[in-house]
Amino acid sequence: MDNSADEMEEDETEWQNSFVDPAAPTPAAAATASGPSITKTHKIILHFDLDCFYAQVEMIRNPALREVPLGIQQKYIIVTCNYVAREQGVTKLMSVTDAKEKCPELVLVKGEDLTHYREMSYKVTELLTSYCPLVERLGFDENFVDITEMVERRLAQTVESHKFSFKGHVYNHISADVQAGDHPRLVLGSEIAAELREAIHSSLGLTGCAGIATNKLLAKLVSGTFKPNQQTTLLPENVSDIMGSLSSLRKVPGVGHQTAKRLQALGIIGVKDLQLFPLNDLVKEFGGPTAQRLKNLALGVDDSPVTCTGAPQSLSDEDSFKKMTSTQEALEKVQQLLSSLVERMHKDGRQPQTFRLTIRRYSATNKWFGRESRQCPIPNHIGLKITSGSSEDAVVQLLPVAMKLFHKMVDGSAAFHLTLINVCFSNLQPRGPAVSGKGSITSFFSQSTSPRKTQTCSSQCQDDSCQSGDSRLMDRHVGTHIQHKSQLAMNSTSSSKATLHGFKWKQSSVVAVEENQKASCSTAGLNTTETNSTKTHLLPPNVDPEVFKLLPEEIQNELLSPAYSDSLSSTSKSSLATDVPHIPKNKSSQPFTDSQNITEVKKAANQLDSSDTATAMNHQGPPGTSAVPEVNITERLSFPRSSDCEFPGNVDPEVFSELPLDVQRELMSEWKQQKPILKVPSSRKQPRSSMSKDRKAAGKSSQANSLFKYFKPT
DNA sequence: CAGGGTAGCT
DNA sequence: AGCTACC
Repeated sequence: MDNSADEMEEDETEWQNSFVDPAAPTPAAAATASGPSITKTHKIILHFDLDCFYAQVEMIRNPALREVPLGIQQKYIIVTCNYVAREQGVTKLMSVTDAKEKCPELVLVKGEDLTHYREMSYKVTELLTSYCPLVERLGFDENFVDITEMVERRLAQTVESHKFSFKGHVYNHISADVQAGDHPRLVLGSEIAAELREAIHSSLGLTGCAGIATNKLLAKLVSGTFKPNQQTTLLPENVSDIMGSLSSLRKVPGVGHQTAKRLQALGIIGVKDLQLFPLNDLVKEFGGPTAQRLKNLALGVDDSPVTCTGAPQSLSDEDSFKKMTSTQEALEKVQQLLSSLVERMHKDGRQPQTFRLTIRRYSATNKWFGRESRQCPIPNHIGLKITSGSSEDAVVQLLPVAMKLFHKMVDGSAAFHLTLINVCFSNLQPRGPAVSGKGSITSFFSQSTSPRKTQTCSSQCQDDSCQSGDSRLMDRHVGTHIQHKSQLAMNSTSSSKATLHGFKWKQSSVVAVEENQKASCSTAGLNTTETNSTKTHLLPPNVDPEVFKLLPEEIQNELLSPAYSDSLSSTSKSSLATDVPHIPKNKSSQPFTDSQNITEVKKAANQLDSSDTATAMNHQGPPGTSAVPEVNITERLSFPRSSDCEFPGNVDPEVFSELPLDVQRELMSEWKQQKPILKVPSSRKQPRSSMSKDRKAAGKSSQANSLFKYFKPT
């Protein structure tokens, strides 16, 4: 076993000749390579592709479905179907009507709720990860695994007399004609692939295909060559065969619609065209890196590493529909999407820092494509509601935030027609023990916490400990996997919902609630959220709103930026100190610095019609059409009347007013509870009663009043 | 493209 | 924030 290095050298020449790998070799098996100048990079990559994944999951849930033609339906299309249905001509992404026509017996199961698929998907990835740490997900049903190290270890243990033979198919070779001895690593790769497929089948009941090759591109391409439940190895000598077999450029992973079109414009139609196309000309159209990459892909060359996917970087929920034309419908849809998303987020355990709302508008031309989104930071107090499991509270507080974003894109006073709404949490921060020894599990997610770039997990483990301990033991044979299987079995039966797609990096169980964040939450909460132009009432006191409106947006944004208002507020504060003695010295008052008369809010909420509230009611009109000039808003925002009825600064009154009444009520009580941390001066000179009537006086608000404009509405 | 997700680059 | 890509 000591001579493994020698064997590798020989092997190296073989694969190295097979294609040009222009990129600098990765450190790969450098540790075991003995050649002085040649760094060995003979990677062995597996690609797993589960058979008709959604259909399999449904057939596991209801075994009776195994014997009937089954289609998984999302809206009006069959996203996938089992092989019984395929025999009758049903295909993926076929419309329901076409499918029923082909196969009247087709049994349909709704597949819009991805929960079960997602859970099963993560179990597969988790299982693979337990054997080999370098696993990259591609969608819900595919995984890449870099097994280079595992292969090298097995090779080192392989006895001289070992008889090499491939498991499964070998691309373009008939069965047993291959001199397997020439490709020991790929043989071992095929054995490992077979074991992993068997593990997936025995512990999860899923079948799938695998491709074994020397890079991701090739592994993926070859995995599909024998379709259900089989595996195929691609030898380096057959790379050009498989690339040449592709019917169009679009079949090359990495070449999408747009790229294909641009290539076509250059007269590049097939893979061979691209292989032969002068790189220089390609560079002119695509730029250096992309041009080289495209050419490489056409040649079957792909040096991209298998990157550990880890836990998802965002969670989203969406729904599409034929038409949505009122903000009422939108609000209800957003609420329902939020409910499930918040639940999922809670189970994940991490705390989202960013919320995004995206829409798709209908238009006769260009009906598809064209999504618009707006995002904003999530105030910490809401984030904590999510992680702590106060889901309803979280939804209630997120709803106005979402609607605010909605109205940044959709003018509620004009006609609109939406066909999709999506809600998304991102910038997911691990919560956990404040101090994490870098020792174990916690270090796993501490990496993702900081910068954000999942480590590339360069193929050869930099951290040998992670591999050696576990992998070596479970490396050898299926028998050693039994332990894992039972673990997984227990896992799947006992954990049901709580564990969900729990990786070790999931870390959700560790709940170290950091109460001290309250202080910092306030600072984080505010200023960040605003970039819109219509908020002249947010302006620093020394800026004329009329002038402001005329400024370029960049400048406007700068004026509104935290940095600017910070510096400004400190000066203002000192100058205002006498005027408004109760203003706190820090800006921590933010989330709740804005204030509003509670009776006004209540009245607006209830759409009362008393003359007293008539003016306030104007704000409920369609945004932008309000007959009430912004002074009114400013005015209201500038005069907190009563200490027990603060209106949080990040809430847009107009949005608030369109929320369901019960949500308004809930929000109000929330805010009251939060009130203790509000640092807004509670005692104004003016008794609140005068406020509602005397708008003009308020409108002429002094500098002191203007200060409140920092505590931005909307 | 459909559909309900994802991720990375710009 | 949008585009492109992947499933």
